[in-house]
Amino acid sequence: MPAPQHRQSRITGALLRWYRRNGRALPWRRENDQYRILVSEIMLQQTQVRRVLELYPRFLKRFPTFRSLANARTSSVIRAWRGMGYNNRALRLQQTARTILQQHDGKLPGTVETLQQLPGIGRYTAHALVCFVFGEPVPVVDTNIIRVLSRLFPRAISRDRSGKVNVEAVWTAARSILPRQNAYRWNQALMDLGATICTSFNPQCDRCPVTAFCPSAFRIKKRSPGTKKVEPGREGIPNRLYRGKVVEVLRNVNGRRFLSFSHLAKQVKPNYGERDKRWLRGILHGLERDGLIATKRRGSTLLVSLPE
DNA sequence: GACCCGTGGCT
DNA sequence: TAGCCAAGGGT
Repeated sequence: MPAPQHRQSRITGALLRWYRRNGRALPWRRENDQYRILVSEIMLQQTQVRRVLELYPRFLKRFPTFRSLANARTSSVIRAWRGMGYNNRALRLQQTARTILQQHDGKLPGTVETLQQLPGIGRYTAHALVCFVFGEPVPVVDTNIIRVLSRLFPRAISRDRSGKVNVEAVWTAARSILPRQNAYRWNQALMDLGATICTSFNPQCDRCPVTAFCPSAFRIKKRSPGTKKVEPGREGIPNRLYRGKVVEVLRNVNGRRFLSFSHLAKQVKPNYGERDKRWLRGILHGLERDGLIATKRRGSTLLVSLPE
């Protein structure tokens, strides 16, 4: 292992060189439009690049600006989000667009603190925007970078008894190693390495540009048993999948028409029965509370649709 | 801090 | 194949 004082610059140099030749050509890179970068960051939250590549252009064509998104019906935004998952993100993205127009003169705030007050923008996304939109040398820590840095710096980044990494230590390490002159490319390079080489399962250490500096190289243990968490659900299917199904069914209802509870129930759960009624009402109540659906009564029947 | 929030590909 | 995993955030 090289001398410690040279190790960091050797690592950054090697990874930046690798990125120059092997970085992925993603449409939101080299993008100047801050709205388009924001949309990409929201879409990429817990969502694989491949899926975003498919749906990103379609969404931008439908909503090309902050204003077009802010002025749109929420139902049309939810429809444009089809296939992305985590539909709450679509609601928060629209709300953020509205807040930016109403309170920030139509422009994205330039500080982590202010960005993080917008709905759907947390610590990671706020830092990502400050770096990727405004070009400032701030670190970024996402699931890829947690994995890469915890493998490169296992002594500085501790783990608890169950093997979970100390995320705060990752932020400190990321801030420490960040090359200020190449912050944008460095952060992108770290994420590309994590996504393509330093993967969670079966990492390709023989193709990694920083194996010589990595104490974990060729020593990644296969993940231990793991405790499968049991999600609340119905007949073994988690409730959130039913939530997604409800929204998907309503997407396919024409215009602003409502669907009756019984029609919806049969499409959401093929073997729907009277015993499921209370449960499904709970699902709908949760969706309405989140703002993902709207309901009204006509006589004794409940009518459901996407929100205005 | 634990739990919840979609979707689909991969091993 | 059943569980893991993916550019996180809100409550």
